[in-house]
Amino acid sequence: MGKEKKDTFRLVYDRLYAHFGPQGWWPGETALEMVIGAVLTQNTNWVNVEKAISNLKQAGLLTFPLLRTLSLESLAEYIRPSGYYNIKARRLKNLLQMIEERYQGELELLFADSLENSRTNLLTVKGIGPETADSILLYGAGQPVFVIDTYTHRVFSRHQLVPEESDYHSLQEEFLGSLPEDVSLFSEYHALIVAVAKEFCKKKKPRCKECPLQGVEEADC
DNA sequence: CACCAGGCAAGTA
DNA sequence: TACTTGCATGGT
Repeated sequence: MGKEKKDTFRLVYDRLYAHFGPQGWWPGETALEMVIGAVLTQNTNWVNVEKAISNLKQAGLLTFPLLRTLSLESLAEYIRPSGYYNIKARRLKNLLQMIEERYQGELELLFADSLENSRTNLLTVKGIGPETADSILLYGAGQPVFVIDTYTHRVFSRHQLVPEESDYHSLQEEFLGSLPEDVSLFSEYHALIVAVAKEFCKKKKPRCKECPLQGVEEADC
């Protein structure tokens, strides 16, 4: 890993931060809301996730024990606006069950566990894949992991900063090898990649001319 | 109208 | 192993 690549990954961050500013993902919410949001936002617009969480909040159901006693069907109805509500209700139940069994139903115990253990335990849950697990670890537990998503792959491969065929793990290794271990940096960076992808690096109609990453590594998107 | 959104698991060959 | 498909509401 050359010094130049490190500089490039840092340059991309600086450009994005200068253009978009801090994104403040998952600010000032409870740990439980953060974890629920991580599951509900799978392939889903955040606005719809907020509606689903709002439904649970207004019903006074945003506590661990209440969610555990809630029936699968009832939970599905509350989270309906977030889409895929049947499968996501099951996924939330699976996650709550793992936390019950391995962490006495205490999210803070999950967050306090080692990165190795907590990541492994999250990934054993059916419905929690690498992105959801890493989101919970970074934004919930404050662990220095870099969250990869489809946007990360699209933006960085289009700019030829990573190979097109890179998978989740290899992309994550690139970021971890190119940046200092800093939770705030990782948190903002991931959110900034989402921001630039949504505005300038769309799948159908990219706006490369106006993109703040224009000229990085001699490649347009 | 078509397309997309802060994925993941199961099915197929 | 390497693709493909199902899951589903709501915004642009």
